Amino acid sequence: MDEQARIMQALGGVSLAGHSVQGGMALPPPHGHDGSDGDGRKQDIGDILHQIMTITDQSLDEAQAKLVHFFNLNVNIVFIRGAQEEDSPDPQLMRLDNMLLAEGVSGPEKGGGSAAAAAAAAATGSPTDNSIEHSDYRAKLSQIRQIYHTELEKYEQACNEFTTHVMNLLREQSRTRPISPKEIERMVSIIHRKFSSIQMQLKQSTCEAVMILRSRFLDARRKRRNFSKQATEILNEYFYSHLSNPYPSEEAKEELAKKCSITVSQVSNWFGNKRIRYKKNIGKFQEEANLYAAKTAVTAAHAVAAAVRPSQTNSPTTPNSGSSGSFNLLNSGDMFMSMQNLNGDSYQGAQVGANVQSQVDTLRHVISQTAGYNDALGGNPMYSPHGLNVSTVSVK
DNA sequence: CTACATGATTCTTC
DNA sequence: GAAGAATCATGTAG
Repeated sequence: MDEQARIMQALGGVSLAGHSVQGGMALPPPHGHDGSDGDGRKQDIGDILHQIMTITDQSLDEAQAKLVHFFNLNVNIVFIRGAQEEDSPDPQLMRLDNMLLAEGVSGPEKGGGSAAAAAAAAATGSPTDNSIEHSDYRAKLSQIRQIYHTELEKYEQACNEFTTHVMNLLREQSRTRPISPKEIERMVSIIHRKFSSIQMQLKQSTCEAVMILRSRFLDARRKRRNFSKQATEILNEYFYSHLSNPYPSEEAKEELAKKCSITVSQVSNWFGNKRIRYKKNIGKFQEEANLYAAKTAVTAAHAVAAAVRPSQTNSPTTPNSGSSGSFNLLNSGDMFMSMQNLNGDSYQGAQVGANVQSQVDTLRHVISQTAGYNDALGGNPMYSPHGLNVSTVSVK
């Protein structure tokens, strides 16, 4: 504090105007700022930070201009405020450094920060394949990175120039009054401390910007989009045609994901949600179930008919077709029962079997609707899959 | 603006 | 580790 007062006196009139860091560098009146500056500064920083945060919606130029302004302001303010700020604790600086490194902002170029993006995506569990959004994210991150490095470099340069400037001044003054080398040294160290504190603010702001960018781009929850109608239809078709065992295998999930242009984990989510919501309120889904059951029943009939005939074509509505029959439901006893009951003939080909199995559920549902087999839990195949006899049904 | 739908996340249980 | 359950946060229809 004392030191700062002295340096301010010693440097009276010194400014960085003319350096690469320009504008706003002229020192305001030295007094009357101690109390108010904290708030005012916060306000300013808050404002500008907010503007920085909107970087995603802005051009690089605008964003950079704002960053530059922001950091200029900090240079100015830090000198005004003096040394009242305690020296920043090293751990904090280390934390910031580590974070910037991890985010790919500082340190070696990481191919546009893809590693950080991927890590972030993994951390939030969000899919890593929305390449469009991620490339957008990388672009923004690299903007931040660029601005950060530009400013960092500027500060280092400004710090050196400023130090030289001060030393020259002191040397000049040493003609009129005695100035010990130790005093000069102390001044220099104060200047360096000030500049490191500015750097820290730069790092902090960059961290915040990255965090916000991250949350904006990678927090899947925020980015929730309803699936396309087509995708929902495909998923529903599968769900309702496998009501007795709506647990698609990994292969089935992959296939569904491919068909719906979503990720496997999204398929898992969808089925998780669907199962629980269906179970919670079967009545509400009855209509939907009917719809899809009827829909798939037609396909089922066709497929079965086709399967009985020598010419074989897989139903397009059975994602497991052709996947060597590895579905879970192959293990379900009721399915085998169903198959045996269903035919009278023998459906033995694995693919045909898979088709028929998935369609049996659909048929069951139709039956349940038309034959009064729909008493909530008790009547739903999902919860009492073993009590159903489909042998009376003709599929043709 | 509100209520409901829906995709995602988190925590718990097995 | 997968599934269930609860919850969050956003999208959307009215």
